[in-house]
Amino acid sequence: MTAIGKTARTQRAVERACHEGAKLFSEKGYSETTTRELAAAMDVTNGTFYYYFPSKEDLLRQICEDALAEITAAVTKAVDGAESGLDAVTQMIHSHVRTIVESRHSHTTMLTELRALNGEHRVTIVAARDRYESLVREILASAKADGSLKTSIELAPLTLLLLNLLNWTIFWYRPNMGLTGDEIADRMVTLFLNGAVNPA
Amino acid sequence: MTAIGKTARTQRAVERACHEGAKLFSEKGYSETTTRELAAAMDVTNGTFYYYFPSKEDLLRQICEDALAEITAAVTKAVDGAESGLDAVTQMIHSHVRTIVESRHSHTTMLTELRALNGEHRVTIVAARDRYESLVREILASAKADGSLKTSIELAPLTLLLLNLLNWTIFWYRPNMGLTGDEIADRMVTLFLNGAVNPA
DNA sequence: CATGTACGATCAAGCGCTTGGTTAACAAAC
DNA sequence: GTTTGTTAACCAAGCGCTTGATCGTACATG
Repeated sequence: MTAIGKTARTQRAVERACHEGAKLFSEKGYSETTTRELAAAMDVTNGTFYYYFPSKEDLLRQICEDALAEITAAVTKAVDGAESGLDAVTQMIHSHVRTIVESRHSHTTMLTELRALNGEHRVTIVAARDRYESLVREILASAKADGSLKTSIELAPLTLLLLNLLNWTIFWYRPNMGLTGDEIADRMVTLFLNGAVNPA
Repeated sequence: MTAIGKTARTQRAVERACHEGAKLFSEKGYSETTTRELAAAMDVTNGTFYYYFPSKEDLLRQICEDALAEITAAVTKAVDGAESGLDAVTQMIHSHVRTIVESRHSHTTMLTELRALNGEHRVTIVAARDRYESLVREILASAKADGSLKTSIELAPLTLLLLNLLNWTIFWYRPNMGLTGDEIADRMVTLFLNGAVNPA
């Protein structure tokens, strides 16, 4: 239990902590970020941070949990209305990329700072992440099953390679680089489905 | 100045520091690794580490520098004997993946802990990394120029997507997972060149 | 309407501990 | 006997987290 979710004010403070925390953690790293910096970004002193969170690590857990819930919900909804296996794959790629670039701080934190979590915290998040990756794998399995995708690349490596293609984006994407998440996703879909070789 | 590269013994100690440092940094993170842990892995005390390195950050710089020199040399050599643009792309993918999985600790460190470097150190490494990415871009540019690769994906995004596909591997590859670097690279080549769609 | 009070929220200060880095003295090695 | 290598002990700074006191506001009481 993350303490004291009573008043609306408290809820706003917790949200603010998650927002500023994700920003700092993704830019500087979890352990390079001090609770005093974090508190300063929230316009309070560091004692106040501990009024809302039992520990710095608990804030990290909260950020990771929220990020995984967000992307799981987004992709689940996106493939829900898909008309074919190939359509589902396309929708998944768009939904995944749109989510991680629009909430890039929290997703960068979740993807790169997970190892700072210990014990129960870590187990919980790793389990949620495994569940999300299973979702991706099942979408690819369906597309293979209906004959859309070739069988020459086995399911497990294919899933890993797709996640490679999608996730490394967090390291170079910037909001003002002149390419939206959907424009990036378009190119990923073309590449993932048809490859880069000139068909002519 | 990295001190005293005089004797063979000194050189061995420096190599040991790089080896153990890359292992610890890639597994626990740079700032979660203490100089005492590092020294213990070298079977000395932390004072001795400072006999060989002026600072902890300097060890990180050394590891990153070596990793970039290694992969740049490997890929340069691999594409040197290529007979076509397509062949060069294939050789590059194999060479890149083989290098990062065989020296995964140092390459993971270089790819994920770079932000811990400050000032001059950082500038130097970022420049070397940019040079390597230019090399990859030029290999793709040649393959586009000779008509091997389609033009519908622009050069810059295509380069980024290829690096996505290659680099995220560091997060899941383990030596005993039953898939060698070359086997992974084979699947990447298939996917990158021809895509995952069933041609039938 | 004024006033007492209870409570959520905040702060300044600081505690105990760890960190990167230093140093004086000493041991091997050539 | 000087150079090269190693150590134990140490330091200043910074860390996560705690604490006792205080502020501000909502509201019951007189």
